[in-house]
Amino acid sequence: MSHSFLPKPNYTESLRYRAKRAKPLPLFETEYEEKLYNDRLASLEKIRALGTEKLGLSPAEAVYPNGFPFTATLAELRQQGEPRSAEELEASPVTGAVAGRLVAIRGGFAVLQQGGSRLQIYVHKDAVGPDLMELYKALHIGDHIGVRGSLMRTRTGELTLKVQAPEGQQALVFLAKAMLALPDKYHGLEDVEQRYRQRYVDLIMNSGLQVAEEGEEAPRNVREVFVKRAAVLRAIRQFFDERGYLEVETPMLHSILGGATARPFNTHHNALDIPLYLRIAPELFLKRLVVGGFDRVYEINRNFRNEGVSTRHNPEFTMLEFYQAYANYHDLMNLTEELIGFVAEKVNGSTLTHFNGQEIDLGKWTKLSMREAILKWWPSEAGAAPTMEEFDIPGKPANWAAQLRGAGYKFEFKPGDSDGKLIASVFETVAEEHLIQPTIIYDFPLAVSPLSKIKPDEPEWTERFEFYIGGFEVGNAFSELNDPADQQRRFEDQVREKERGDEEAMSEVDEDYVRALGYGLPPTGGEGIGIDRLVMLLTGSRSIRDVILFPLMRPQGKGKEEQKEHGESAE
RNA sequence: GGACGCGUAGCUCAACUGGCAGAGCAUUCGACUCUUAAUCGACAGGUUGUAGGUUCGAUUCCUACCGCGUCCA
Repeated sequence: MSHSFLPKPNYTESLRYRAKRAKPLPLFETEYEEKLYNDRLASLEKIRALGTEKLGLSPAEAVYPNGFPFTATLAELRQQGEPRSAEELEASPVTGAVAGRLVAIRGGFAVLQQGGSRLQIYVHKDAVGPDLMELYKALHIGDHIGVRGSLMRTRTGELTLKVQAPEGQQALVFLAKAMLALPDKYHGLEDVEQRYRQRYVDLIMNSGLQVAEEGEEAPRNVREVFVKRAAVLRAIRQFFDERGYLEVETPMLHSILGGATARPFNTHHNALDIPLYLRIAPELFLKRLVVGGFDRVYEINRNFRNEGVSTRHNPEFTMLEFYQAYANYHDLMNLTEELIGFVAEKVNGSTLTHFNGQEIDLGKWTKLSMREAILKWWPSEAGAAPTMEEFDIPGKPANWAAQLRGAGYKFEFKPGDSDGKLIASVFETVAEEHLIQPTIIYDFPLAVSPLSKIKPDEPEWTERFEFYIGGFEVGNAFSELNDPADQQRRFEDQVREKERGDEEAMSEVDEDYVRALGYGLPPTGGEGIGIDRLVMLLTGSRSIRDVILFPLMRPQGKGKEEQKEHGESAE
């Protein structure tokens, strides 16, 4: 492409015109902010003039070039130079061309940041000449540049790229302007809201590369959290691929909700004119695949639940689900321990992790039945603890609920709640917060487990377990119910619960799923694991928003009123 | 949904019991040019989240709203 198509004299005019006309960056909340932007515009103009008049560049090349042929990443160049002393670098120079973002300027010294690494560069007039020195002076923190030169060590020994190009090459190349000022270079970006809303700034500023103060804890490293998140997904895929599981993708848009109990997001398909839901779980589709003969399947994908936002809940979250034919929940317990240990080793090189001020060993597990857990953690101030036998006595769980409420525990229950439902609530109330070290809680009441197989010897209990780490639920697994008639009845029970006012219960019988079971689901174990929560544990992140790149936030500049006015579904 | 807390310059933070809204970084201009949060000098930068109220006077007290956080549901 020739650059001559660009009307040279008007280029800057057009830039300015576009800036003015379109107000291309609708971000000026104050005049001062706009002034800062205009300063950068002036700097860009200076760089353009310099490039076209002194460096022989076209206007486009001068201000927004289309690339830079770097020879090494900053990390790679660093690696080459690190083992060499000042003398060695002088005797046999290590040269290279690197690109990056300017994050500090100290006289002739500046710091480039790229790919999670930093490298100091040194620009001196004698080495680069007056024109490039002028270009250097027009740069701002935040700009992207490319530089060519050779490594040296400063007086204090810091590895530094001395900018100096071989004949015929430009030593310092302007690559892109930061038109907006970066946050304080020392304190970085602290504002939690802004860190989530403008994750790109968070990633620039909180990449663990800040100067660490002596005795201070390590600087926040948002970049590393998400690098680790990718490593978690990679490790999970490796684990299952090695065991003969097939990774599959099932629908995100469901016409019948199922596989979990939760409030959905509603949407609509125009061409078919039918209501659809964003899926709350992939479960029923994955089991259809096991019916179809994929004996081992797994899926890692998003689920959507139209519920509150908290440090442990985001409306869209990532779930791993896997199913294994001819396995039961005991097999899955072993697999779970293996999986979590494997992932921890892969990601952190250790099963030890630190979360919420606690050291957790993801390689050491304990198992308790739900009933045992209730007995174990029953609070003495709530009066006489339940006994094992009482779990079989109808009406007892309601007494326990009343006891807990009397002792000041918040405990919601409606008259008519089944004993099984109350038992599950009692468990959550008394035990959940204590489950810091990896703990498998097994055998769940039938009433809260509409998709699980009952225990052969205890018809009111199911072969189901959840595992807890750090005080919250991370995964949920069971021997899958495969009797179509029983499944039909349990769906109908759910629909009745729904009609009774339980908003989370399933609202419709998934007849096709019952039909699939009719063709024969082999005995199967299935499990779901919340990936975000697992990443929280492995990275020591206190909030789920710290492990989701763009967590859900209320849109800015729109108050509730305004949203109601313009919203499609104002209720 | 409830309780508590926070919101001050582009960023990070001050401002005593209600009494002239301040500093560092970044920006602009200048000096310096082996610096390490570079340094030195100068200039500039504010709807104290929004709207009301109390008061001679409100960043500060009160009310409502907006946004965020923590805990609970």
